[in-house]
Amino acid sequence: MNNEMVIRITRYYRILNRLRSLGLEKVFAHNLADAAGVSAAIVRKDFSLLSIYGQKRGGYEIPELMTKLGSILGKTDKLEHVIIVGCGRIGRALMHYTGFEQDGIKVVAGFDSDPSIYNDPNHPVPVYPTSRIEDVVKESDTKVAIVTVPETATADTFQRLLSAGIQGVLNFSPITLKPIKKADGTQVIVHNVNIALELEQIFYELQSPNILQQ
Amino acid sequence: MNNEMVIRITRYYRILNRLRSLGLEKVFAHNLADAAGVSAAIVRKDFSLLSIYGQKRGGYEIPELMTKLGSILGKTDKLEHVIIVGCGRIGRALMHYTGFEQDGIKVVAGFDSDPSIYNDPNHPVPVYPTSRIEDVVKESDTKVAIVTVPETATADTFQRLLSAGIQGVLNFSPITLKPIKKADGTQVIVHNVNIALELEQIFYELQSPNILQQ
DNA sequence: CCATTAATGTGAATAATGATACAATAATCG
DNA sequence: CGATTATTGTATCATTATTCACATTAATGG
Repeated sequence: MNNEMVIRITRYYRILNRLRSLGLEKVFAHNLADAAGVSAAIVRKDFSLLSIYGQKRGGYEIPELMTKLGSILGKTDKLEHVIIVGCGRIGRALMHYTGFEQDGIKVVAGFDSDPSIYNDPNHPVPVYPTSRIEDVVKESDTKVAIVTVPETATADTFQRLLSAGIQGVLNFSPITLKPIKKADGTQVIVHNVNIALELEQIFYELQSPNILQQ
Repeated sequence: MNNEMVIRITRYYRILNRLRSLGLEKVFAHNLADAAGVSAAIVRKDFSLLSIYGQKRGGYEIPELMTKLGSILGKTDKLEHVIIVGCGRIGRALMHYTGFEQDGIKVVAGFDSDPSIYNDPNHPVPVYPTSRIEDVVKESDTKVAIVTVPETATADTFQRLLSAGIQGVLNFSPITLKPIKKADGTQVIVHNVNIALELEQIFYELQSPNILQQ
């Protein structure tokens, strides 16, 4: 299963979750396609490749589909743990974000190098000095970190996270981090989210003549 | 020039900007490749397709390269305007973000439906009630909006932005917005950034056996 | 000034992706 | 119960993106 497909499957899963909570029991490929912003053919193809079959002319049963997709995505009942490194405005906004829970994600702690931030008791999750990353990560069994530190601190932060045993990073800094193969042969997963870059792309697409969007 | 390539070119441009500010004058394809997280072959291919040529064994001259890439990306001296719709924690964090300016982006206003937010004078940019989107957009000549409203308000907000004449949207809500062809034939550009989805993907990749990342 | 090295530039091969078309099947309706 | 319609499932095709391989050029060093 390739990367694009993981994104689509995750999207399908979230959409199904919402449809189910509206009381729906069945769904057609083209419904999912519309909601996920892809073609119906690709939805059917995805399911076909995953050996998921619906009923001819009857679509797919939502609960069954969710079970299968969930098992492919490795969904469990327990919440996945993440830490947030860098408790500036963006980091703190994410700490307060209540939407993670419905997607099975829990922010277990924040970290910052500034004492006025980690000594401030008014955070929705515990905030520690960055020196404590390693022990909190181990204690809380956390594998994934969100990085919201300033650009200049990004490289150091990444190194620190690697030595603390973090295996996945969602990086919001404008420095592009790269997946690194660790000494033990495992690869660290890195996703970079660059907001200014997204905006620049949008401006480019607006200004450019050929629109081949989605 | 396709989508992926726009992303890469924009990345190259930002990296060059940083290298230049460190005093560098030349750059090799593999340097750019490393910093952008791609292969050197693709950097050379990109430049080749854009008719950008370096010196054999000498690499590329940074100022010249930036001029060319800048003109391809439509970079100008004046700042590109964006508005932020939804001034919750994430919206406000973006309003305070100082990194946009160095990428030629300026947040001209925020909007919220909650009077206690738009009546609060302590924002780094003016914040108005959502009813004023249309006139502020027109007055300030803004084409792009960042959407940071709650999930339930997303669809309405999108409609309102379209009627206000917005042409590009960066959507942070978990509802996937789709590019819509408007009555006048132009297409609205939409980019969706879904933080929970990114995390879910990371968890999937960690759990899945085959690592084919980047 | 020749041999070696380090880079660029690009055609061809390969791989990945998505679209198309249509057969297969089930439901519906007269 | 036959005709029609709606939908799935997939084989094939077309396109795009990426890597590979290597010719080309320039610099370096003995």
